[in-house]
Amino acid sequence: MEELVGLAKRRGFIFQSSDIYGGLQGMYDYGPLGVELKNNLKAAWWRAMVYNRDDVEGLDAAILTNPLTLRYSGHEATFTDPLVDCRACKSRWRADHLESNKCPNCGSDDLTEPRPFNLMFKTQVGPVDDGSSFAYLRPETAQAIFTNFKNVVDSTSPKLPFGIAQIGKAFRNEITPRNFIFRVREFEQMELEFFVKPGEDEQWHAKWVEERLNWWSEQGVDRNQLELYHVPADELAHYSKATVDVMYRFPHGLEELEGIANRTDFDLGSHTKNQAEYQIQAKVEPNPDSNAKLVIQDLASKQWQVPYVIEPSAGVDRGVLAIMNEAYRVEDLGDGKQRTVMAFKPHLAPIKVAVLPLKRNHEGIVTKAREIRQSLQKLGLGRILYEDTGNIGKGYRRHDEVGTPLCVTVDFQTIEQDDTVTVRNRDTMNQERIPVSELGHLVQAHLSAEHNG
RNA sequence: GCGGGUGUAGUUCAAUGGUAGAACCUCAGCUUCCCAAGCUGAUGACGUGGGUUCGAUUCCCAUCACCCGCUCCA
Repeated sequence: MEELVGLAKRRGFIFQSSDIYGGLQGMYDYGPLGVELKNNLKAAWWRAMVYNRDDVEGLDAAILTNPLTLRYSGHEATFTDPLVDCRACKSRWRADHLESNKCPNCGSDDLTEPRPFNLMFKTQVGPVDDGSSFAYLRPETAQAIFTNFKNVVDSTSPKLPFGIAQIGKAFRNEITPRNFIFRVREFEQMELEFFVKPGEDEQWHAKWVEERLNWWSEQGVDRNQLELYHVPADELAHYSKATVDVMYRFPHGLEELEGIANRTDFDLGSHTKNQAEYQIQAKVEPNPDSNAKLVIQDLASKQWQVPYVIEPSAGVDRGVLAIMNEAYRVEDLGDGKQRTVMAFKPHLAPIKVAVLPLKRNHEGIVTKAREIRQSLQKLGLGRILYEDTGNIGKGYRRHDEVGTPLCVTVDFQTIEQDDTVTVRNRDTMNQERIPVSELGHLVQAHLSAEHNG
């Protein structure tokens, strides 16, 4: 982990947030390469979830959330005050109200550890901070999908099963942010809420677990480093009937990368009006505040029903960490030499191609190299970089370390003889001499064909 | 939040109660330069605040951040 953190900082992937003022616990910033990697990962998810399917729509909702949303979602109840349970008399107390380690009711000192409190960030809405109007920063992106359910249904007329996908920031006041970008207080989620007919939920749940495992493999995460964890009943979140976690062997241990939950009809059932009119299975609080029916009509039976929902919910930052960890390797090249390589799948690589002039101070070579960079950039494949640091070998090593799949070198032969360049492959270290006229095709093929998740 | 540990250039190390050295990295220049080459030169650090002291990077206190354990989840 330390090597990864060092490389992330040195090469501009990830920095401590507010670094020059001593940092801010649980916050990290993505640097020039990190933002490319993260954007590429999110784009890959969006392609898989939205573009490559015809049953999912996208959404990008506000982060600040009406407290009612988080009351009916159950978050206000489970994400606030510190709670301590007395094992002796089963009473429950606010930890900050206890004056000693003893239960005020029975005097026993057999108390549980305090449970998390104030996990939700709060801020005032409007310029006057008199407490009259506040909002939460969403603790998960999911809720806005539920509160937009009717909007999306009315505007796109989907039939079950269908999904709504969203990528965005979420915020939790974690007690202990830890392990680099693994557990942080401001993080990004990629969530799909997939709505299905009641009764079909379990098979869809199993199907999504499989889909998500495959997707992570396509991003370059070794299947052997992934494990499924079926969350036991007594550990399930308040909304879940069943949850399967995709666990990844992070540097600090086997931990959750993504959770795939069967949220039943809890969420739509909690947020819908006229709850009594529907056969809601989950235990929901009465909701006199909602002004929308979050239901869909079954075409066969003409019945209006609250769909069940399967939720694959992945952590973007955790994904970045997993992918960096998977890609990281130090290779021994013999004679005591070694190189560090980030073997990203090309579609995730922050820089797609580096163009290097063999001599940085030769006008003809430099001009040609810049021209080639520009023409490759226009292919729209991602970031193409002109690189003239040090000598050619240094350039290669540097780009190995940031995972650039291809380096193109312009030399005297290019400008004086046959207009060919050397293309050097990150993984094989092989070099191939090809005409500049064929460069675009070759680059395009290498970056898309077998690799594009 | 509790308990334990750590904090000197980007990195790895060093030294010191009297205003910090090196290597690698980085940057600039030279070299017809294809896998971290060579030569010349340059930038760059005592986490922050307070106390003790003539003087603090060094001693003390606080704070911030990071690491390990409890805990937690995307």
